Amino acid sequence: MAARPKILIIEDDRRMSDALVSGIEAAGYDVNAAGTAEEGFFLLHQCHPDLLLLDLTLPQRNGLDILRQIRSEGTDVRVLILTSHNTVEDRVTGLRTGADDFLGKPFSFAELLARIDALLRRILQPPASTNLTIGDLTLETKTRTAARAGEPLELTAREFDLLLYLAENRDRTVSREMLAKDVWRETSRYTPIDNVIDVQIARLRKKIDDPYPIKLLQTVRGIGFSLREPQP
Amino acid sequence: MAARPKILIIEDDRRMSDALVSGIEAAGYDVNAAGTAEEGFFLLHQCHPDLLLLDLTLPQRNGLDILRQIRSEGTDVRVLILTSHNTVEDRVTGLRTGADDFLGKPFSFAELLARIDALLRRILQPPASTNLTIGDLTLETKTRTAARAGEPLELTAREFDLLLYLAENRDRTVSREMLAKDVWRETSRYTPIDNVIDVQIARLRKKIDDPYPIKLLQTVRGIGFSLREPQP
DNA sequence: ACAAACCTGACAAGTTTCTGACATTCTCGC
DNA sequence: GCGAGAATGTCAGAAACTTGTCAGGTTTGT
Repeated sequence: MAARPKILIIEDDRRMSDALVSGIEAAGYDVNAAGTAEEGFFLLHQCHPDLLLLDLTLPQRNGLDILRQIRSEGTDVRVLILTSHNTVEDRVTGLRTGADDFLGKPFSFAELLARIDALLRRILQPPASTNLTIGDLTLETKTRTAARAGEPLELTAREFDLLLYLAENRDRTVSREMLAKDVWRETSRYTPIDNVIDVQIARLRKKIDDPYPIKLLQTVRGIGFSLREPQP
Repeated sequence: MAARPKILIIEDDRRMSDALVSGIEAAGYDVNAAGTAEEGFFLLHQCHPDLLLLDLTLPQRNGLDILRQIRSEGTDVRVLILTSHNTVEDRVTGLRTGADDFLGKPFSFAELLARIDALLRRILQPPASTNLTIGDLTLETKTRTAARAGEPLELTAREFDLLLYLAENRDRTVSREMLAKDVWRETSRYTPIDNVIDVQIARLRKKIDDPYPIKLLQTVRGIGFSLREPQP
């Protein structure tokens, strides 16, 4: 699916259809148009488009019927409904019938394109692994693993949570209050005596910074801590 | 992802947040809520929700910034923006920044639910995967058989279900709660005393890992278990 | 130099996980 | 339905590990 995504338009108004085709083609898609439900089904099965732009107000057949049939066939093409019937009930019905999005006429062409792009984004780009990077330190939140310079780090649950929070706020300074509230989940905690946070920071440091020359976890005296790449 | 889809809400207005949580929970989703951007990020990476409901008008940080950071990290969670700024420009900007859908306040709750369902529809559907492979371990869902290094494994029904679930979530860490809910199908279960899961994991391990030098089923202390190829 | 802020090693308490033994439930063929 | 054998669940104790606490020591800014 690395090629240009294909879009099929089912719309009976010729003038509207032509405008859509040329506008969407200009945006870099491969566009086909059908003026009737029958032609639409034919093209749907012939071209296997990634997205279907469906006008609900076709003369012969109700657009929702078409949608129902598409879904009952198990075709999982994305469907964006275009229609002048645009009440909350219309939208809910359309979405419940199996549409992925719904745009009422008249619409802004920019918004239509934005919605098309949003629907096709996941097809265009392969899902990247979600991770955070600070210098040569990498976090994989999905597997809850961390590595520095390629070396996997053995972190406990608390240590990973702490590092994650710092990484999300990289280059910012996070206070003890923030850590107490968001990582330790304690509101009543954080009496000045309580230095759990410092101890845990020290333990984290021992694992992620001590064995390496460049220190990423810095303390901001009087404020808190900050995870950042030091500037030379 | 046979489990209930998880939804995270980032919304600072407590009243609105509570209403959303209970309403969406009633619709059968697993809901979490955050009141600040920091908390939101933390939960996002900790729980890996399938959908994020994002209020753009947070006090400290602009919601679009959050969205940008999420996307630049490569996190591919679906995002539905909720906001009272609802012009065409707002919608286009939101969608272009990486949102999947956009709903202006005030909204109809029925429409919100319909849009949530539409966004998550593809996740709910069975993955339809027939064979899974992790290292030299192979599973065939059709025949419910498993083999390691070509050697067929004699697994009981429970053991196969457990292994299948772990395989479907390969490289991810699955918690005991997830296993209790999705493999054992018990909601009331999982009292800390109850260690059926541990015992069953031990039995599975005895069959799939003990006879082989490379261990695939790893325990992530404090979190759960993970089926993955270990890195050298 | 002083006080406040911060770091660190040691320890204890608490928690989590593993394991073997046993109890119960289920699944067959008969 | 009955009983053997397998599958699954329960339990208790041990082992391993994590986390919080505390008592000093060190650093830092004024």
